[in-house]
Amino acid sequence: MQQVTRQDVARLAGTSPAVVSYVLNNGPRPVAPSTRIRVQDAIETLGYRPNQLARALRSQRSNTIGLVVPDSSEAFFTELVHAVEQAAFAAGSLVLLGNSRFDRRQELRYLESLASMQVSGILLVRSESGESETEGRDLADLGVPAVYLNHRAPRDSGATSVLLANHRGGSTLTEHLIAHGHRRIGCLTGTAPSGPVFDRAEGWAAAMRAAALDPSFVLRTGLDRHSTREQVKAWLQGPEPPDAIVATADGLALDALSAAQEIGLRVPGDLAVVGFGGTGPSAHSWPPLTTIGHPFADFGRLALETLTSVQKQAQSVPDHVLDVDLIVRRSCGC
Amino acid sequence: MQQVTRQDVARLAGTSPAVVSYVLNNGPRPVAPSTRIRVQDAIETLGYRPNQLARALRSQRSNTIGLVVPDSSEAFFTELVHAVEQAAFAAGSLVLLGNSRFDRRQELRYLESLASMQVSGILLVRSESGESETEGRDLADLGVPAVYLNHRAPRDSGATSVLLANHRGGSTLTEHLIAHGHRRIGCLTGTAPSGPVFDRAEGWAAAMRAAALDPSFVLRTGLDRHSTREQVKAWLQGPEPPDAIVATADGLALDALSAAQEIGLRVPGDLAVVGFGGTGPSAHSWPPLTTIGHPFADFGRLALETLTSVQKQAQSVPDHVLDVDLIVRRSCGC
DNA sequence: ATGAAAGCGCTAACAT
DNA sequence: ATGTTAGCGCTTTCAT
Repeated sequence: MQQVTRQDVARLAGTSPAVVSYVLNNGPRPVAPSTRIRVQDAIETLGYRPNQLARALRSQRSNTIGLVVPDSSEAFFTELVHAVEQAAFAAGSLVLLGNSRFDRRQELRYLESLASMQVSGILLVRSESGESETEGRDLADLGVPAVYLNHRAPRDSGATSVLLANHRGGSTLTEHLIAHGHRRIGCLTGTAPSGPVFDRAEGWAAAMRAAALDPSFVLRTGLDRHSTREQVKAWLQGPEPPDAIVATADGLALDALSAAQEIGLRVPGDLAVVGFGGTGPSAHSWPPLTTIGHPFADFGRLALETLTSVQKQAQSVPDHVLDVDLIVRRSCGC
Repeated sequence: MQQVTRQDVARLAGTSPAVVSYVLNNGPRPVAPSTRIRVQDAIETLGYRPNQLARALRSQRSNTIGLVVPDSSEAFFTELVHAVEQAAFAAGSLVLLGNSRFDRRQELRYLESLASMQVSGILLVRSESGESETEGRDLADLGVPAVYLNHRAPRDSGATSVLLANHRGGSTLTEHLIAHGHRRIGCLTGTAPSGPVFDRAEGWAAAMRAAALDPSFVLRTGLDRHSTREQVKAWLQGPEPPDAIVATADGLALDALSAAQEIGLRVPGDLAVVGFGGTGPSAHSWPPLTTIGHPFADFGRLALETLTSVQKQAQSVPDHVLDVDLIVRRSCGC
């Protein structure tokens, strides 16, 4: 099954290969209407489809961007990926997705693969673990414009990032619970020493301090869901149980919710629980989760715009921080 | 920021560009050990990364396969995508993912994009809706080896598919509930007139008939989660409520679960609920869901192997059906 | 064992 | 308005 080339089209249309290009690209030079029609007919009858590899090789632009995330099956990343895809599609670009599986080596492998596929830019959501090691240099080495997503760019890298207002979100949630009359507001979080989840916890702590409440009332859990639930149960049945929980991610909140229900606690009656993320599952729990929603569509658009600026300008592009908003549902007691 | 080319490496290593290729590809011709080392050093110091576009253009193989699914954020597809990625990665291939969003036009657009990017093969999970329209021809037209996943290939297409034993799974679930003593076993399903979900419902019906139970005790719901729950509630509170529900997908089962709980029913005490899929969320509901698990890893591997056979052999490759297994948890009453 | 050279299918500058 | 031609960076067949 031979590939149909531009030559074949030209032959059938009785013209030169160049003209076929001009028709396909609407330029860079004009084509007589009659010729254009002959060419279009030839394309149609032959079922000609331009070889994008050749096109990209020649023109040095692939109209393809790379997106690397830790795990696109986690709700947050799922939505993020979708948003980027939509924005890219609208801009006529294709997205190549890579899952780093929270593994630095895998991440690097993908970055190199993408770079060698000549993507025109890379969007990277770094995994949160292994923060301060072989930082920054990686993206710069690639020789491809890149933007960090959901994570501050490494200090010395000069790279740009697009972020969400995590700190502000953490405070907002906490203030909402305080307004509900809660005082023993615990923070349920992972163990990351920095990054978005850390910022959320910081936001909680800031709001606690501002209300003269205890900013060290924290439960740090592992990554495994089963042990998380056991830890939460122990906390709730311990000597000083919280009367409200701010979880730094929806998944964590959902785990806390079911853990509480397993030991007979009513939510929000006995315990208020709020999450962070606003992705699908949070709306379908019982009770539905009060949480912080992310403007994913804006995020995707902004990520692409920022990448475009980075591509054009040699000098550094400023970071962007997108605002987040409180989604009030039932689990807070509203 | 100039791209480092094979020329540059050759110059630095004091050899010809061809030799650089021989080193990179371990062939097709031998290279003297000393030369090889000089070349590798040059590659290292220059940070040379072969241009995959040029390589693919020249060698007519891209080592890249396309995967099109309706929505990679749905748990089932998420796992499927992951499995394919793993299998592809193991085989040294890259996966280009496209989400058709259950839209036939979008699906076609992706298929054409992928074909024109010269992928070496395409794996397609068709959306279930709009079954019998412009069938089959699409994949054949592309001139790219392709395999249908999770869906029988259109009758006249001669294309190969890799499937799961959906019918068998539906029966297995139903037989399990019958063994629990249930008789009023309802089937909760979508509206698809064929495809995997339809096969599951058929499996349920077959098991019902085999036990001389009513094989028309079905609730068909829309796609929207809210209305699904309302319909389920109405069913459970109606004149002839089921005492067990076989849902044709985990998501549906989860909705039924929370709908039942909202109206005060205890699961599995008052009502047994079983799902189909065995993806993450089904394990983390309360009670955890008894369901049909899919051998995703095998599925991914088999999909890739099948694609490879299709690539080599001109004649038709037979379909594959993978077995599924019952995952017994709590929601059935076990 | 290695160098030179011919393309892969395309774009875009050079021609007319 | 259109034809001719020189590459993009690579693989691979000719040469030697």
